[in-house]
Amino acid sequence: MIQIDYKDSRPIYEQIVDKFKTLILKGVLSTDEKMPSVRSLALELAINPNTIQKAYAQLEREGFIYTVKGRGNFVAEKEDLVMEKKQEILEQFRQLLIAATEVGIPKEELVNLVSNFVKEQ
Amino acid sequence: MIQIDYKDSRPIYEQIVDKFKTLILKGVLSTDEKMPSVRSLALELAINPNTIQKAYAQLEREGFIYTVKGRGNFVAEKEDLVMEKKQEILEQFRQLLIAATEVGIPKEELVNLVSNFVKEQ
DNA sequence: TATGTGTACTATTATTACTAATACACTAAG
DNA sequence: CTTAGTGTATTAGTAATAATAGTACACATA
Repeated sequence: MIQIDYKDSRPIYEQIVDKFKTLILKGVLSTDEKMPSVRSLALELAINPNTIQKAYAQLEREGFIYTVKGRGNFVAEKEDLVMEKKQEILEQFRQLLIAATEVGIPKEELVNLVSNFVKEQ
Repeated sequence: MIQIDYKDSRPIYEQIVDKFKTLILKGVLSTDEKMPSVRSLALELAINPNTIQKAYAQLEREGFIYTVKGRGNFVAEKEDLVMEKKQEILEQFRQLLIAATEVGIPKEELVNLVSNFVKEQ
């Protein structure tokens, strides 16, 4: 299911993270499906379990999977993922609005920018 | 004018960059004023000229100073700095708007967010 | 042409990131 | 309550990167 490319300069754990993100977003892995265990995947890829652990920890931080101690890792709901992403973007939006007024970009300009963008779409 | 804090864990060049940013933004150093030469400041701080060079290169990249080969480094115009910052923010704003629609945040929500923000200020 | 300036290249050192080895802790099933 | 399967924490070794320094080059101007 997962393969490491040693010609790829990116760290192993990062490759694993990206592969699983794709599998989850494409729906190849479905909600609540069990992920391969840390040990079994480590064995399969002939690498250390801690490297898998690092990848899974990141996937969990980013909301792609959830962990149940002693039971395993499972695919999270796509809906939750999208919600989380939305929250992130809205927060960035707020931060940027604050930064914009701090440098003295007039409010009208911001309003115009958004409404123009909306019209274009 | 500039002092290195060896208890500070940040790299030397970064400390120098930040000190000069503050001095420039506060107006202690005024437009077109000559910066200390790479060598003289290196001598004063008892560090390698290349470390100063690295700091100056970054200040130039960020628009705080401009360089004339063989003559020295000089303080840039504050106005230019603000303009540049504005451009950056507007670009981020555009990127964020695109990202927002990609995750399916409705346009109305974006418009509301901005107009509410404008009212609050 | 001499002196002061920035710059490029290389080497060394320090710091951080990555991976691995090992031991611990939780869960469920027999 | 023991065993097999699971995630987790701690530590150590190695690899990669960032920071700094040494040195030599190139440009500007008096």
